[in-house]
Amino acid sequence: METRRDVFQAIADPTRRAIILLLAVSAMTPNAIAEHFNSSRQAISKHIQVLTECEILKQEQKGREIHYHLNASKMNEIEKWLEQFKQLLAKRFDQLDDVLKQLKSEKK
Amino acid sequence: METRRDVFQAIADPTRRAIILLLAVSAMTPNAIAEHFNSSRQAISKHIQVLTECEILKQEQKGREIHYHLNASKMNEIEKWLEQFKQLLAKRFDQLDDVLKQLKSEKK
DNA sequence: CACTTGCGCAACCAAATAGTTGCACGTATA
DNA sequence: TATACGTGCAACTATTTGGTTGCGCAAGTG
Repeated sequence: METRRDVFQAIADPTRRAIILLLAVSAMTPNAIAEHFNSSRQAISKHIQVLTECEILKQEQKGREIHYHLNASKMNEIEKWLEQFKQLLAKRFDQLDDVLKQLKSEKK
Repeated sequence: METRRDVFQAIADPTRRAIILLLAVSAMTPNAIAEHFNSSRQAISKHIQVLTECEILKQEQKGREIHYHLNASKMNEIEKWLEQFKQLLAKRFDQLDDVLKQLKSEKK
């Protein structure tokens, strides 16, 4: 539970993905979040902890309540990787394009 | 090892993400893939198995070799979720916008 | 036909994960 | 001040993970 976490591991769990979507709409207290799920308060609390550890969530103490809100910028890491993936893929098709062009010119 | 897998779990592991990027460039045999890592052939083989289970990879038998290649469309699921996330976020800002507008008009 | 090569698969293992229960400790409220 | 809330945190458990070793088997090669 205290290993090096990253965003990818964070979103691996469906409950955590749901929490992220929930907090994308508005900040919430742990109890408020937990109400949206069937799991116990503590189970949700653990997920929140995981998300906080990898800085997807930030706390804000308000009296005895703690409001968790999203650090949306962290999600860029996922997008960045996805972009990298798409670039490689595109490059592959470019190369395929080259090959096809070459075949065509050889045909002449 | 045989639970219901999804793309998000698949990309949670850094080695698997690397394999995906590798195969984005070109299809490969398990041995060829393994050569790019320090892990053993079997360890990589397991990762390949995971990726195949959630249909990110597809096999193609060629003689005694098996070529694994990407089913790039599976990656859309990630993008789809990310899109959903961004939409919720945008909506939130729209609402914030509304609030600001309202404040402005009340000021008048 | 022996022999090597490429691979999957089963059995094991240590570590991590998701969840549970129970408690501690400030912050509000009667 | 006594009590009820909101929450974190520690301990314990079952399950899953990522990895290792070793085997088997089909496809090629001498």
